[in-house]
Amino acid sequence: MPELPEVENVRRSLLPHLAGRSIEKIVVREPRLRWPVDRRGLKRWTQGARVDSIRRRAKYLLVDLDRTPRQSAVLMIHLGMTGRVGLAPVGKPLEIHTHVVFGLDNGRELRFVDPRRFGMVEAFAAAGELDHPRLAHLGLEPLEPSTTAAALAARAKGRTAPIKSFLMDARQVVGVGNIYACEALWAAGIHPQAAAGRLSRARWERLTRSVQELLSRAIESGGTTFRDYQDADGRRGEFAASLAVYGREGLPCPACAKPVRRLVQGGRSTFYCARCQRV
DNA sequence: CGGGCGGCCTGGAGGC
DNA sequence: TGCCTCCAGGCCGCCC
Repeated sequence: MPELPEVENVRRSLLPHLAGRSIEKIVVREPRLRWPVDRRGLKRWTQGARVDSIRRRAKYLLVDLDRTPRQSAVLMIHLGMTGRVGLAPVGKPLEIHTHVVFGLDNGRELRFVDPRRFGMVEAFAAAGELDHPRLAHLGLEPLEPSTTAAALAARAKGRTAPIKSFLMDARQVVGVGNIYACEALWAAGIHPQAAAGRLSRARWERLTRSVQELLSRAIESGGTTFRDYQDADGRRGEFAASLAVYGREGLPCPACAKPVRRLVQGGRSTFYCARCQRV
């Protein structure tokens, strides 16, 4: 569900609630998430720790925990498709599908809610981050200045897979999910089935710019909310109103008015304009 | 090895 | 009203 702009908005909204707070208590109500929650590990690395900062890598939230004088740690959270985090005073009734609760030192608690349980919650020693199996293989951050058209083209060299699959492949470039992959390709005028390894230099330039502008605008709009997504303050994103093709099968392309088409790639719906987007 | 697909889950929408 | 099918923003791991 949440792609880079949504996770970034969760990060920003969560930070003021957690910065400087200590985690006092951990309750795992449902350990059966995308990966089973390791209760002991979670408790070991987070209990008594103080939150220093929150980073985002791909679609993962990385909460930096200071455990001075002990080894510092990282609390990693992934929202999957339907995951949410929220803050509430201790004692406020728990929402259904609340799987993990972190009690803080200010009478409030951080709650992880995820109906479909595709998300994950895990903690580990900060020193182990680079080798973490979920993080080690991740590709380029699209909004990093070093992520240029040339860098992406180099990774796509020789690939016959469709460009849409390439954009959604986290080993190549992270944070781009189904919505923003469709939208970026539309903005760049590239057909989703075009072979990733056969795009011209000019098209890589346009696509890279489209991805970066799109993600930046989506972040500024608070992300895209269809149903579940909200930030840590319960705010929904407004970017759905700006989508050109995603979820708009049969509706007119905003650029040329030809009906938006849908196809299936890798089991996921792809929305595109057959006139504006060429192989 | 790259590429494609099934599966993990719940719940909402729509058809009958 | 209920029951059924399809679909959903992610990602891993299996298969060829």
